[in-house]
Order: sequence, then structure tokens, then C-alpha cells
Amino acid sequence: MAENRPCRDPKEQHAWATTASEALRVLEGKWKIVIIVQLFAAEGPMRFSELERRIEGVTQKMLIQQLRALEEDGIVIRTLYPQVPPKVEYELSELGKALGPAMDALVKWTKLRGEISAVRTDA
Amino acid sequence: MAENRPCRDPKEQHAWATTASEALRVLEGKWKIVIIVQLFAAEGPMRFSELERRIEGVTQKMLIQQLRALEEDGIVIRTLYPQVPPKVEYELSELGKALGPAMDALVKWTKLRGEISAVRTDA
DNA sequence: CGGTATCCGTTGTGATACTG
DNA sequence: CAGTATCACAACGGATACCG
Repeated sequence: MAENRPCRDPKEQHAWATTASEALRVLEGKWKIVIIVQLFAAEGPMRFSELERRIEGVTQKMLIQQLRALEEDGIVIRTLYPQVPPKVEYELSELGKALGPAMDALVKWTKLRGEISAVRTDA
Repeated sequence: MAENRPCRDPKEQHAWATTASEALRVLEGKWKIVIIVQLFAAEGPMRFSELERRIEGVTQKMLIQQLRALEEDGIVIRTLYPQVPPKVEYELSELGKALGPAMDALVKWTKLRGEISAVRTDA
């Protein structure tokens, strides 16, 4: 399980570094992952207030802020219904849904973290 | 390609969110991904000065800082050789090497980003 | 309901100078 | 060579108040 390096060419590797780095920046922020997960679970549009209710501990400001960023990056889609009591719904775009495998790999890694913690090669 | 949601149970999903969120925190920081990539490419120990040279734009302070954090999280291993001209080498631990698949999935996703950008479901 | 605006403390990042 | 120390600044995150 030690042969998982993504690529070996120095040139390719630099481009890879930049790409992955940018990818991570899109997911940075304390609540983005949680938001994406909630949207994954919803399997459809979700209202702002519902997100706010289901994400324990988040403030309106942060929720809005991260939601906007996610929208900017094309991961979520925001739909505004011009009604008397304003209604806004958020949902994952195709790009957002495509994050599934990556998230999954990350989760598998964190599980591995726990297993390895006691076996680390401590130089 | 829209059926990649990691799980569906609300309870499971919350745990998943927490796990993934913590995973991302370990990789947060402007230079960590780049460092990990350089280490992947090296396929072995790498000196501090070599990392500094290969990672364009990083300052000593940031390199040290992120390297320390990565070490704390058990992703890299630091080896100090008590010589007259100090020599320190860094290398990926098993846990660090295990990041390969996750990094790869993230890279694939960023590539998909470019492809989808023009096809987004614009509600 | 679904935001926006403002203030504030904390953390991350960077430039520069210095050291064992 | 491989750090450490210090200063400065921007971004992040949170609380509160106000608005369409």
C-alpha cells in the first residue's frame, strides 16, 4: 500500500501539486464539507433554514459565506423563489456530486489513520 | 455519475461529515499538499534545503511550520543527523503514502471541474 | 425568511533578521 | 544548513444588530 504515488515525472508532478492544492482550497473552510455532506444526504434541494438547523453550531454569517463560496466554485446551485416569505434552496451541482469518490477516499484514509497511529515507523 | 454519495443514513452521515472534516484539516495550509507531492515524487528522504529549493515561493518559516504540523499528524517523518553542518531529512510515513488514492481522486475531480464548467446545470 | 453590515478576537501567512 | 524570533497584515470565524 505504499505504491500509491499519483505520478512520477517532475514536470507533471508540479502541475499535479498546483491542481490538488487548488482543489483543496475549494473545500477549505470549517463548514464546507459539512454543507456538502448535508446536501448529499438530502438528495435534493434544501432550504437555508433547514441547513442552518441541521448544521449544529454554524452561524448565519458563516453558513452564507461558505454557501456563497461553494456557489462561486460551482459546487452548489442556489435557487431563489421571489415569494412574499423569501425562499431559497440549495442543491449540489453535477460537479458537487462528483466529489463523492474524493470524499470517500479521504474518509477511508482517516480510518486508516486510526489503524496506523500505533504502528508508525517512528524513526 | 451522480450516484456517488458516500452514505445515506442521517446518523452515519453526521459521523462521516465529522471524519471528512477532520481529514481535511490535516491537509489544510497553503503548502502541505505541495510538500506531500514533493515527497511522493522523491520516493525517499529529502533534505530541508532541497524541499525549499523545489517549492517555489515558500518561505523558510512556512516550510518549517507546515512540515512540523505534518510531522505532528504523523504524515511525514523527520530525521535529524547530528553533524557539524546540520542535516535533516523528511520522508512520507506509511500514513502519508496512504494519501495517494485520496489525492488522486481529488485531482481527477479538479480535472472534471474543467470539463463541467461549461455544462453546469445553471438553475 | 434569508439575508447584510459591523465589530472583534484568533489564526494563518509572509518578510526580514538573527542563531546553533 | 536548518532553523528561531519578531513584526505586520490579511483572512477566518463568531456575536450582534439591522434590512427587504
